Amino acid sequence: MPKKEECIHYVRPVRDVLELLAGKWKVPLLVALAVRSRKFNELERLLEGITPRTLSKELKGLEVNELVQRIVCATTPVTVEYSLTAYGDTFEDVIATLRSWGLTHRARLLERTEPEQTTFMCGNLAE
Amino acid sequence: MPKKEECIHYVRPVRDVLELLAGKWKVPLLVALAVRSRKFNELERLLEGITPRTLSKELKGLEVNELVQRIVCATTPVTVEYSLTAYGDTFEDVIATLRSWGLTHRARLLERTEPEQTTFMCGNLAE
DNA sequence: ACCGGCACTATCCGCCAGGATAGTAGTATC
DNA sequence: GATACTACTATCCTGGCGGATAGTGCCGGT
Repeated sequence: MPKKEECIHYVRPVRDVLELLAGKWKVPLLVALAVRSRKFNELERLLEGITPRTLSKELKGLEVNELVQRIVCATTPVTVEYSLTAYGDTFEDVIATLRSWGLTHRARLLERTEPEQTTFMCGNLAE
Repeated sequence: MPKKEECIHYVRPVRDVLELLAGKWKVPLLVALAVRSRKFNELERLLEGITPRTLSKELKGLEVNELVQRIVCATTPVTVEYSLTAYGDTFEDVIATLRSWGLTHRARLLERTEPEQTTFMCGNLAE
């Protein structure tokens, strides 16, 4: 029978990662940067619907966690390049794990569903 | 250069899994049920701070996604046992992956930090 | 001098997850 | 008949995430 302390220690690092990925845009952002480095405006256009305010915040969060690096290029005008760090690359493996399980899960739910019923508590399967 | 459609298809299953784990209590709940099956009240006491309203909702969500099964026992009074399904067990592997990466990440951040500064954008390291 | 592009920051606001509190229904025990 | 236990449901309310909109500072082109 595990003690309360142990449970907390077990759950905490899991929550750390989930907080890292929390919000609408973290995953799209990491995926976009996994392909290649991008400028601020480029990301703004790529992730259509994101506001500069949100983009800025998300990038800063990922930077603090050392998944993303911000490099100012001495061009005229000055541009800023965002890219994954080597460490950020290791995180892509975690995302790949999530994606892999997510794919089979989606297939599983669709299999057990009549075509006309596509809305679940887990989100909209039709999306 | 990947097209927009492909990007959406890439990100969607990842978000599916994150939605599955969204909220304060899903992970503690799954961990508690991974140890053994539990009754409603038992979970209410175990996850201290959770309200019955929230517990009920979270359990229903996990049930719809077939990670958890609800079994009514014909005792007096009637009790209800919640437990992980075999499928739910496979999901524990995903949580283990998150936990593993989260542990090294936490260690990494603590390493690069003066002891007095414990609050990060990624959450509170001191917790 | 003006316009436009880049990289943001500042303010305000609406929505909703989840907390607080209370209530329901069935049974059993005192 | 009052209280207690199990397993919930119902209502109200608040904090915070993120959207909408606007503004800043710098530079280069015409």
